[in-house]
Amino acid sequence: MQNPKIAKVAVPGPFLFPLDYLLDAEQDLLTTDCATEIKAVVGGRVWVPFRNKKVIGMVMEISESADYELSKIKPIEEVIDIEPLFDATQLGLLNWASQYYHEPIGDVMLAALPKRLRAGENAEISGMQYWQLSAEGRSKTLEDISRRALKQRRVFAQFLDQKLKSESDLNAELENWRSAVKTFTEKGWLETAHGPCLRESNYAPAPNHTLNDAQKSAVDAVLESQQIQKRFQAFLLEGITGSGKTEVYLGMIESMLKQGKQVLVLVPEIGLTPQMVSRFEAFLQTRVAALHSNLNDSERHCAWHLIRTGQIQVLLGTRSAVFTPFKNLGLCIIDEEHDLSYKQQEGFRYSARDLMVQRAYREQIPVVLGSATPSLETLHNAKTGRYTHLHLKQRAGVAKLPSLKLLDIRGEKIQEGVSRPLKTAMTQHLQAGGQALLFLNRRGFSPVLMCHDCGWQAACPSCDANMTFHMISGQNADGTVAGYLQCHHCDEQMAKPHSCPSCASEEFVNVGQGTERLEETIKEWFPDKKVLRIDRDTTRLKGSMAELTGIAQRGEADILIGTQMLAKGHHFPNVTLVGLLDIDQGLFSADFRAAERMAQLILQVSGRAGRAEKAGEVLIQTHHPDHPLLTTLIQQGYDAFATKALQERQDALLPPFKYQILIRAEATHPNDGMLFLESLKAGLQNYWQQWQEAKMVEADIDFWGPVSAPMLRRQGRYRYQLMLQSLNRGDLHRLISEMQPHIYNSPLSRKVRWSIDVDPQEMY
DNA sequence: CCGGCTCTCATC
DNA sequence: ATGAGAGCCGGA
Repeated sequence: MQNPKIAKVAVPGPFLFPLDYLLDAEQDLLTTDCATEIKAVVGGRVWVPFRNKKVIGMVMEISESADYELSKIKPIEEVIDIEPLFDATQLGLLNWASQYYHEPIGDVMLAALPKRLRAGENAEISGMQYWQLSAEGRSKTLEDISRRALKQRRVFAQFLDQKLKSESDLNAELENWRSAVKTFTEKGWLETAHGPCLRESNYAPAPNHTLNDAQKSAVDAVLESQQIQKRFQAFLLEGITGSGKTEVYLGMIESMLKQGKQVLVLVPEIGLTPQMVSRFEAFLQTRVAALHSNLNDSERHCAWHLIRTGQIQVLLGTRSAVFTPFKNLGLCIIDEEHDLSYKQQEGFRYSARDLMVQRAYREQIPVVLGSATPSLETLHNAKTGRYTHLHLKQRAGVAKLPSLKLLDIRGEKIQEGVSRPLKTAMTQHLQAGGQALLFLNRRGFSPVLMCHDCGWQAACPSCDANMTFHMISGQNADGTVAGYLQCHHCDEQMAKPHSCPSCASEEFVNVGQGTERLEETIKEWFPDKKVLRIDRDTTRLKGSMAELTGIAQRGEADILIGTQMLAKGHHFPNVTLVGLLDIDQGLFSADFRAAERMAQLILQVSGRAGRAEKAGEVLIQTHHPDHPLLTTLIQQGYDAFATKALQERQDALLPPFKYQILIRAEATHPNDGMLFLESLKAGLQNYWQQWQEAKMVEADIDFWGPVSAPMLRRQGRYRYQLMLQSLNRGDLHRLISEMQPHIYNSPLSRKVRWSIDVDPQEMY
């Protein structure tokens, strides 16, 4: 008998390599008369027996030789895909990701598939569920609905165009539409219908656009590389806010479409994808597929399928879209490449940005990384010539750049976080008819609730952190603020204690400012102005973010107060003053990336101002007006700041000049994580020692720690970390690869939750 | 003396 | 991961 064929199948579980399964040659012989023998294909899914149950797996390879005892190898149970879902290049990327991030191959495979395909559903999808007007519904008008049923009227109005509506269509236009849709369905005005994935769609009219010279030469640079050389090249497109990066993307995409190629565009997770899709569709006059968190499973499946089969040419998606298989991919674009949401922070901790560059390299196509404030890693790649650096230095159209100024608040009597000069500036700008935006990256009323008599502070029972005091609006029982306590690290909530648990005093003070308190203060100061607070608490409901930013953009609010979420993406053309209240944490943090983040945030928030013809003013309150990084940023701009910050990184031998891998461990027992990491460190060092002796080389790997995480206890778990750092990425990976199987076998590893974080971005 | 419960271990 | 099997205490 000839050698049986072995399928190498990636299955979920702690396996760094695929497992062996028989391709079932026997059955092949028995059923030769059956012309349509179903064979597993490389890149397709199969059901395989695993222990005593059936699990899903991905065939990574078909081989003549087994890596496992032949008698123990079981046959594949059922073939799901007759055609591959992933081609060799894409499988290569998944394999690379598994090895680079030290993540089990089966888990990488699962992360690369939409949920429904993970569950074994057919890759082909004929369509999805929609709602539409029934015959009866078509005879109705808005007048047939009670004047008082506002929500019902608004929902019904959406259907008057007679078109099919999917869940995300309705999500994009309405909030809390489900109950109204249910009512209409029960009444028989609406009916559910099964419609195709690809619907005809009418786009907004194409904008009458012309690219300016800078934009045009950026487009040309990328297109030339693609047309002439047809190979991989990475570009950093650095363009200040308002310089028209999106037009540059669209210019490139337009040309790719003419060549019949597809384009993958990654965007951060900020809920702006639907708006961006409409903008892309209007410009390109073609359908654009989207993959983001607001879609349900069948909508995702549809988008995935349309891209894979080449029915749609452009995909706009968040992090996980980087894995989508394309029929004919020609260009990759990453917008806001410095954004942290590209790094998955749990489980399979990949960077979609880095994977995208790797993907483009493997596909031999260009990749464009766009940002107004590029990450130091990317800038370093540009400075060393690995990436081609393209600049957009001017705001497109008539928009002017805002002026940035530092406000020295040392010794300044600060009323509720806002200095006198800032208050004066607010008054002036409001009088001149502009809007003011105050940025404070701390939600809630106050970050600390303290006993006035003994100094006791309300702490979270499960974390090493204070509970944030949140106000209950409108209630003011006895002059004190009514509210509750909430931990921002584990979301645990509790009532404000009636009296101090330590000294029984009933008097508490709120220490520090959050956005709620700031809102109170500002309302008192400017009683005739409309104040709008935009943070996670005021935008909890679906659609409310769009509603609030709409109010702000239409000029129906005078003063905007916001956290981080206000800093990204939204344009407020009438905002002429931006005040940043508290950015000093960024200057002296234990995290070496804090200054970089602070600079990116300052410029992002500044970018909200003066986008129309009005020039904006940006005032930054600080206790450290002489801090070299801060003054460089303000006086000379981001590039000068970045050069300086990169120099500091080089002097301190930190990324991007050294490579890091962080091993985390956490457990409910206070010391288990520490013990685990200590024994792991001993093993790693021992192995490293032997390796150096055997190879007669001196290689450098630094071991930092193990130390407790910046916040030792979080959600009741004690957390520790061990940092490995090296000038040589290969050495670092080799060391981890060799040790990883031992970690799985270590008895301590079962008591702790551990993870390997390659190129860690955040310490927390 | 048996069931239950932690600990251990392999999974192709 | 995760569920099955091995090794150790209470019920009457």
